[in-house]
Amino acid sequence: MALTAKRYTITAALPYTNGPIHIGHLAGVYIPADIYSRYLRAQKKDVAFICGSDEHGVAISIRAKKEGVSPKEIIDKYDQMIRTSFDQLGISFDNYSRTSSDIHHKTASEIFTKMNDTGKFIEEVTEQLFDPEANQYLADRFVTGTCPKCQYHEAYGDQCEQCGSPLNATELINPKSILSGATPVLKKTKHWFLPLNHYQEFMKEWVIEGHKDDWKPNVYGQVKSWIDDGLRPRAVTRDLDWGIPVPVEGADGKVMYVWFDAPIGYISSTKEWAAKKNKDWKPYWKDKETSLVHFIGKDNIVFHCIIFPCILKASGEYILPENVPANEFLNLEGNKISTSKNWAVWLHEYLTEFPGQEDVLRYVLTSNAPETKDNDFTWKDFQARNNNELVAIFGNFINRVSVLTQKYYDGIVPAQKDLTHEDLKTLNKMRAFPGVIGGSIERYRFREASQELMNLARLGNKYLADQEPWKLIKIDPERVKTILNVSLQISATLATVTEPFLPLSAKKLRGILNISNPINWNAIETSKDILPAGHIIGSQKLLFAKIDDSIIQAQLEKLEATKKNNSEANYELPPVKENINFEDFSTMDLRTGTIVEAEKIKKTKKLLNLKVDLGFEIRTIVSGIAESYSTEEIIGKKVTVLVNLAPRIIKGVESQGMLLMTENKEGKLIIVGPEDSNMDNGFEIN
RNA sequence: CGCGGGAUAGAGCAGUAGGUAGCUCGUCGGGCUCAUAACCCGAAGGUCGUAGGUUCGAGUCCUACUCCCGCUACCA
Repeated sequence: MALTAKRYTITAALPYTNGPIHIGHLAGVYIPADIYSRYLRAQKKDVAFICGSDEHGVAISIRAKKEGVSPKEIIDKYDQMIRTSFDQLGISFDNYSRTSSDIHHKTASEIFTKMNDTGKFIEEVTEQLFDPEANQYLADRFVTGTCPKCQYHEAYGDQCEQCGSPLNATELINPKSILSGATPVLKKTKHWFLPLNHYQEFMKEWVIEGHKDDWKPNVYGQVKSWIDDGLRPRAVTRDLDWGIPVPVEGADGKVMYVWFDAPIGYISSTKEWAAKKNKDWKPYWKDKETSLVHFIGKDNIVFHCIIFPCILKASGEYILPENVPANEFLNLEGNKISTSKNWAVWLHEYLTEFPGQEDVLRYVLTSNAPETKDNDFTWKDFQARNNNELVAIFGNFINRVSVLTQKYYDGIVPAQKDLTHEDLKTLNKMRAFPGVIGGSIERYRFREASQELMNLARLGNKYLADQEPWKLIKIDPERVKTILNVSLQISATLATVTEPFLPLSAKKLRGILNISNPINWNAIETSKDILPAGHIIGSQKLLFAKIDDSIIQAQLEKLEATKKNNSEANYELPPVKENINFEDFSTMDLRTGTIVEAEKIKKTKKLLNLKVDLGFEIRTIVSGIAESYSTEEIIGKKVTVLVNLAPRIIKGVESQGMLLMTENKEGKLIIVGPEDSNMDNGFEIN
């Protein structure tokens, strides 16, 4: 596990420029990648820490159309925002590029061309929906229509959100284009495909056999599942006007699929960096002695572990990733983080609301990182970790040492003399920490590493408590010199091992100790005097500040408020439908009923299997309301039932009717039933 | 029976070749007073999701099941 590679290329997933960065992105990708890169630099390794904005793809195109602006305006706005906030948080990219840059277009085109010329693609003509009014092909997401399975009238082309069935856009009844409202027509179009099936054996050897033990279980399991399933060809081009044009003659109006060009962005960004630094970029991607590591979130596993490696392999000469330490997801206060629902802690907002406390966020997100499973971020935990760990253990230890040194020795580091057994034991423990912490980082166990960091501060606190220099100063002042010397060595060690995790605090701590550069990570283990006697330390100040209840309360309120505002802002009443005549209405047979039994249908999110008493019989009705009503609370409710709706089998259960429901602003479904709870069952409603 | 990950003290997590269940926070009790009412010590608290199996012995291996999260959604 030793760091044997000649150089390291570290990539962090390219953030998609249709929204700002939130804590989920940070905990999942950017903070671990930054810690790793900073650690490698502390080890004096040759590191290229690479990232950039991902600016193509259909989502940006949709968003631009919706807001009536050009895609460029969107990407410029978020690219700027993301850059600034990363910088303020101390994410130490060697280069942050963007996929709209010339160098990226050029690089991606070159790779595409080379693969095309050497026969690495297959070409295929398929039929796709085309909008004759907007004069363009439609991605599945651009088409709405009636779901063929549940008749929901606003199903999207890729999936019906009512019944959850995955769909093909061509299956929709009465399809309509989102862009123009026109009815799309089928039209033939040619596309290029990457035949992943040709790489089946290569993937088996490389991952299943080669990385069984050193890749994380979640990553390995996911990849194995894809490979076992059999890899299939995947389209690398699309009919779209936003992206990198396909560099082949006669391919007008076609661009590279975003997943093809995005990972190549790592290479382009490396080139951009190398050009600025007057270096050669090639060894960072082509030399076998380079270790390539991709930091990503779990949704990106397939791209970084299968597709991109196949592209690298196919285009020849490139090295493959050494590891892909993907993290799981972070939730916020028990709910999924969601950009659209505004359920997030946004980095740019945090930075303005918690100035000078950048490292607190870094620490909390590291010590609670979703390394093995999804985790939850809560403001209460944030406060607790700051107040109980950073302030009480780490900051307080530094403050104790600094105050005592100023008070007893005017800030001059005293000499050690006649080390006791306890002194030696403590110093030995201290010297082991850089190795232990480094070992955790090298195994991508950042959470564990952050705890070891705290343990080093604990060691210091315990040493002080055991030695009690404030008592000895009256009896044995000579002995106190040694005690404080040892304590100062621990402080200096902390300044070094803290740097990858809390770079700004490490700098502040170096100020307190008056050392200009971090002490060499590996030298601590063997060096006798890290902070030599006679050295004058800097002025005393607090390393971390307590966070008050009121601040946490304000954040919680803000979260609730923005969530509410957002859901209300997005709410609009649908227009009244066309008139119908009385006969149309009277074909519907609506009856009163009572729910007598309810159970959740297994393996579904929303469905309840209900037994409804209609007076004349008890019917089975499947209803998608499990997210709004629990089985206990719904039993006994009076409901209105459409009883002559044709039966339909849903998830293996025949549903004989439909409950009338409405939905409030928060998205909760509400039963529409008779007001009088004594109303008998089976009576007609008209 | 789609696939993958997870389920261990009130909360968050370790448990790395099967051998007396650990860490942090929180709680309770004590000590100390240099320190941001911080620090140090001690205690309580777990039938390791459920049910079987292999074994002298299973949190750890096998089988079945349950629940949570992803794989699909302007999400890492």
